[in-house]
Amino acid sequence: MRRDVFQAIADPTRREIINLLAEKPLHLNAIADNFEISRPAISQQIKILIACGLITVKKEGRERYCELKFEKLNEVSKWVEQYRSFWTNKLDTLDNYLSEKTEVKPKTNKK
Amino acid sequence: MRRDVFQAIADPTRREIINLLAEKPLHLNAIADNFEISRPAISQQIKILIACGLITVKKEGRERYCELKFEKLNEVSKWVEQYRSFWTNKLDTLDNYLSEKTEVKPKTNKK
DNA sequence: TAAATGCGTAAGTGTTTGCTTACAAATATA
DNA sequence: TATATTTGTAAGCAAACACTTACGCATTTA
Repeated sequence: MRRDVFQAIADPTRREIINLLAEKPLHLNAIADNFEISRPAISQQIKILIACGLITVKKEGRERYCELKFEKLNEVSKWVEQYRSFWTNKLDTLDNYLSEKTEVKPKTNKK
Repeated sequence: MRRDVFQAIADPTRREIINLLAEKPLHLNAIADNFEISRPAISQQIKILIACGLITVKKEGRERYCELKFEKLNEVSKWVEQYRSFWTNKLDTLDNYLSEKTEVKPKTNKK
């Protein structure tokens, strides 16, 4: 059974879970509340995200808090960004890219 | 049948095909030469990459040249980069990221 | 202590995936 | 024209996937 980040983010439900956890850690039922599918279904998706290292779990009483490991997404980022020069050079969207990035990472020109 | 970029890049073979085509366009047999699996298997993978817009095909005689549409990867980039600030701020791997990027895109500080 | 809550997992199911071999169509070459 | 080359696709198959219901185990609450 393959368990890498690329396979993990291929599923829309799992990407949505990631999106939820990006805001703040949530326990399993709180996550499941956002979906139509059953609680065990979410539990299984969480299991996959844990297996590939995208989230970790903290036990608190009977609740399990899921926390996103953002840095695991770096694997995807590194893979996709190696091709960036090609499409930015070709389409001249470099400016858009830089201005977009500035929003999230203002320290582009570090001293 | 879902055909989005995330699902397309989930498969290692398809990522390898993308990697090959990043260097230069290739016709189908030339691609297949790089893999152990059969030619029809590659043909089917190519079909998926076409369906989601990651490659286009140019007919030349009896050969079909596959060309990578780099910019389609922007969908993945946009999704993953929205979370970058979280992991860079947290782990202070910004420097690594920037030096890595410099390798592939030397014109970061365009005049 | 009994009931409720939060969760994991087993078992079952229909669908999708990724491959194979076999075949056919289009184009190039002898 | 006969043959070789490049490719697409159909059919079949085993494995993986994404869900469901059912159940059991901790933990908390009444």
